[in-house]
Amino acid sequence: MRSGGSLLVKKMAAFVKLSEPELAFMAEVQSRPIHLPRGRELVHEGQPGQSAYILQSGWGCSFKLLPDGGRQIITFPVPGDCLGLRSMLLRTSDHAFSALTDAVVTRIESAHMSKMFADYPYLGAAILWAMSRDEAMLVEHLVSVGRRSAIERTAHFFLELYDRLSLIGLAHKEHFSCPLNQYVIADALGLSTIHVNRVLRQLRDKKLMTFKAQKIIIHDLLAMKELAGYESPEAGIVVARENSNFEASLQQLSH
Amino acid sequence: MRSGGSLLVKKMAAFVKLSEPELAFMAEVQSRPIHLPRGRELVHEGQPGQSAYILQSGWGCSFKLLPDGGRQIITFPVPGDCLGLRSMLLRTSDHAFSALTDAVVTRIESAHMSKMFADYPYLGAAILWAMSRDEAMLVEHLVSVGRRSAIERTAHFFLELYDRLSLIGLAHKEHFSCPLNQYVIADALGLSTIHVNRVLRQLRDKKLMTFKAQKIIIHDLLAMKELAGYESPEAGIVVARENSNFEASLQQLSH
DNA sequence: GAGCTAGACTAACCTGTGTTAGCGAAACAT
DNA sequence: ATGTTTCGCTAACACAGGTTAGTCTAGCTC
Repeated sequence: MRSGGSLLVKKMAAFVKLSEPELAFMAEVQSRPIHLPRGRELVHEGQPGQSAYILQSGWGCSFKLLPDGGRQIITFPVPGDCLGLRSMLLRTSDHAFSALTDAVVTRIESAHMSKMFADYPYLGAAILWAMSRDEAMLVEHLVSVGRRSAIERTAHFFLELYDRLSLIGLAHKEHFSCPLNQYVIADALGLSTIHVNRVLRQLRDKKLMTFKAQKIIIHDLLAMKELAGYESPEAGIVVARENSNFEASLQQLSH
Repeated sequence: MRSGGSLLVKKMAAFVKLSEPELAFMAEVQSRPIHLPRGRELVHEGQPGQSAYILQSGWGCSFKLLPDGGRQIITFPVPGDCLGLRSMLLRTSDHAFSALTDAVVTRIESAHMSKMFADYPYLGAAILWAMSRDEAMLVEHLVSVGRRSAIERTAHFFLELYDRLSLIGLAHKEHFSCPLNQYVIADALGLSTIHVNRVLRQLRDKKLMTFKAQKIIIHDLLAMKELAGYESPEAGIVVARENSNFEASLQQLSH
């Protein structure tokens, strides 16, 4: 396994490269690895007094349950993603988190978190940036569910997943492994399982992508993006430590 | 009009009371009031180099447009809400903001924002808390659109609005004014205008609520909550400066 | 006061997606 | 090896919500 937090750091590197003391602090505040078997719920909805976690390996899902037994999956965290930042701030989890495969997480206590914001503002900004990025994904998810047809939504979902996995080196040449079944995809996209199946067949028939035996193959990336109205998140983001007021001032502060 | 940021501060007060220097800083970093006529777009999708804003009066909506001309409204900011925190962090706006009524905002430059996180960590935490609260609402919105029927979704939407307006003293006794039309409600809920109209009639027929002449009257709050599966956000949130590690340590740091 | 526009409202029809009810294959347990 | 479970897959039917095509009223403009 990779060393503690390296995937998160890799992700943050798209925002800015972290310094040695910052990296050391990140390594220091993380707990021993916590192993979660497939299906284990790490956090329950309504549970108070939350910490934040970093997902080191495996896949999970965060979701909310409805009184009628329905479930809406909010996001599928993959290695290098932060879990429960929001719950930590609100001091109560507004959603549940469950491991979809065997998984490993490290915990960060909220006390460490506040120290981080005070002593390593640059690192704090990187965390804020990660939060904002997650929120932007959440917004895209809302747009999908609210305004895109089932097939557009599904295509969009897999394109996003592809980009996220590429970022951490878990996708290669329009090809990645994906431990989701059609039930959880349905709960994420606001569709029925049956309709997810129909849509996946349509995507196969159109020679756009194939999902078989836990493997995704995207046959026609361009046509998929066209169909989904998908834009890569990187497109709009300017990465430059020097160019931004926010970072520039944080950099001054950290000396 | 109320003094700069007082509504935001009022909202934050649900999280914790701010000290004098913190309040002074908040007042100091805000720009002169910026007046926006109804319909004006303050921020465009994809626009780089964003600041954050505080909405002082009036209503707005933040939304994303789709290639096919569709629109998904993300949220309707009301007085005291922060705008564009995420866009500031990402340095590009992933959504547009438009004034639905004549409105007034104040701007906060990103440089001030970073100073705030460094010098007034407690204030920074309050902003983080506000961000988290908004994100939790976004999640509820996703649940609505993904898993609730049109009538449940609509009921949920107005209950949430009722709670948000109550918090800033803009709702009285199950009664509030609401400058939205059925078109924008449809774009927020992922429905067609026609169906919003049908659903509003159903809610009226069931004697649950009435929306007429820019006024909402909730006739049966309990039945509405029952129908929508609505829980007030305050329910889960424990407000205590002393009880939390996060705040306790931040408090130490600010001396 | 005649036109114009925005917005609420309705009816009739259509369709995308949900529901019910299965089958079959692979993986796992005993 | 024989149930049992899980998961992918399909067909037939039902319905929630979308689409098209209006009407009506209250303001606004000139």
